[in-house]
Amino acid sequence: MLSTVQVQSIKAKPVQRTCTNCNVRDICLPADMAQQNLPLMSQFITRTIHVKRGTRIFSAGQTLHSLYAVRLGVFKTRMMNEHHREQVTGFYMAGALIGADALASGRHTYDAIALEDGEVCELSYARIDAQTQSSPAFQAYLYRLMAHEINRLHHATLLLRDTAAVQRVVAFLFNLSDEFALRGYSHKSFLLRMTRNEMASYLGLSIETVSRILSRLQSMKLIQMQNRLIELLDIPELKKTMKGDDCQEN
Amino acid sequence: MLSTVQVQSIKAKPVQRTCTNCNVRDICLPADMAQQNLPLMSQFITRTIHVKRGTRIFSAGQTLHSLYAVRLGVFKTRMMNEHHREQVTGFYMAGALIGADALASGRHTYDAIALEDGEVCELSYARIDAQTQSSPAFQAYLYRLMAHEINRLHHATLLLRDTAAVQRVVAFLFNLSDEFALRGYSHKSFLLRMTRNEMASYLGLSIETVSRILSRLQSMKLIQMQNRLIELLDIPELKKTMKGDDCQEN
DNA sequence: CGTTAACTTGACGGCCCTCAAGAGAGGTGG
DNA sequence: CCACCTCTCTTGAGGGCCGTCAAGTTAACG
Repeated sequence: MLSTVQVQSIKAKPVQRTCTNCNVRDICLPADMAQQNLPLMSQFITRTIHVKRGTRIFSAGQTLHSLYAVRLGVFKTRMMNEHHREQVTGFYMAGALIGADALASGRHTYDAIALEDGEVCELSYARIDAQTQSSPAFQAYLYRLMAHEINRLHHATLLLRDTAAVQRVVAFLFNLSDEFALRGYSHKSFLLRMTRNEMASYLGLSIETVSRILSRLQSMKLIQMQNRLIELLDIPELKKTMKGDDCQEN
Repeated sequence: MLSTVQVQSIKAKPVQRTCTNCNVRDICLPADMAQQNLPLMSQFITRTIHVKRGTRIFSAGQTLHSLYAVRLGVFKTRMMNEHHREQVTGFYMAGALIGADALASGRHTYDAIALEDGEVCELSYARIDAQTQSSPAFQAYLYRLMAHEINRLHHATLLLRDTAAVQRVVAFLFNLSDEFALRGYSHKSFLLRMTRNEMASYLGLSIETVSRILSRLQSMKLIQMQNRLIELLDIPELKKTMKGDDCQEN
């Protein structure tokens, strides 16, 4: 399947790490902070945890012990609905914060699962709770990441509320494209880390619909697709599709 | 329309107010904090603002000056989609925090509008930014409210992703019911503050579908309806409806 | 090479959206 | 007080998008 499952014998070994020597710090931390407060930040990083593909960082219902900043890999969050079917509520790449919802009740409300082998930085809640006042920079960091999550969710609900299936899929591809670009990867050609099922679940569509739409986009020469490798061929036309030139909203 | 538009001559007058004598503080503030840190909290409240029905607290694109805690009334947040149609992304009652999304970029991403005459407490961003380290209680308060918003949005996306129209409407009624109960009002009988249009927009449905569903629920004796006054008649049966006994999800 | 999971493609039907028109409520002016 | 206007809401008819069901194809891996 994914070719990343290989020399994975040296895993699950916690590594003491600081933000200073972290290669994703420019994404993870706001620019002004990355330069000034790296040592300060690092005291909140309990450790770096290796997470194997398919395993959980935390589960719904667990009491909050830590927040997690993604260092490497892609993660999904999910909830189960009444029919015990998985509902994917988000995908998270390097620099994202996972688990902040639990700051309300003290319990996590969803599962966080690695889509591929990855690493997360553990931000101890005890330290956050006890020491934030000594580090305004860290507060700002947390506020910013939480606000970012609120933004993402607002836009997600907007997408789910009033756009046709094609528009959702294309918007999703552009979202991924932006995320990759932000991290220095190509924005025109990238590898999907999630299954069609997870993608469909996130978009509120059936897997067949997603598959059909991707096929159609390919036959229209708007994208090129080989399994999970996606290439955006005609970005202007794709953007027109996303805007919904045929005006079929609610 | 709403009979609340009347003796509205003494409005828009900022009132110096403290949390200590606020009658919604038990909803607004976490319990442990309400007892200990009221004086501390109050220093962040710049003023209380009266907001007239239909007017905005802030608009999308505006730079962030303050966050707002709802003191009285009901507010909606909305964004405009590509076709310049309103998309309602949330309803907020007393104790809710509005505007936290702007902590990410420094700009508001949606409009916040009063559905009826109300009051909000202005939390100056300048003071938040400069002084939070001196007040861990206030930090906890903000984290909690933001986390609460994240939770709400997660559940909103879940609802939009995989539930039929009836289930969305009923879930919405129960949400309102819970909110009213939390504030000491009847959970079985309450007045909708939003138009059918706003409700439909929030639920990702057309206004006709919402209207039809409410009519059907009434003809099934599950609810009683007179204009915007809703009474939940058969709560157990409604809950069964919401759970989706006919198994029609994505 | 066999098994399993992931993905694609087709046929069909139902939910819900669109279009359209009418009913009800609230406000205003004569 | 009633006519009139406007906004909101309801109800009906028809059609299209997308979900379900089903079967076949491809990829991954031992």
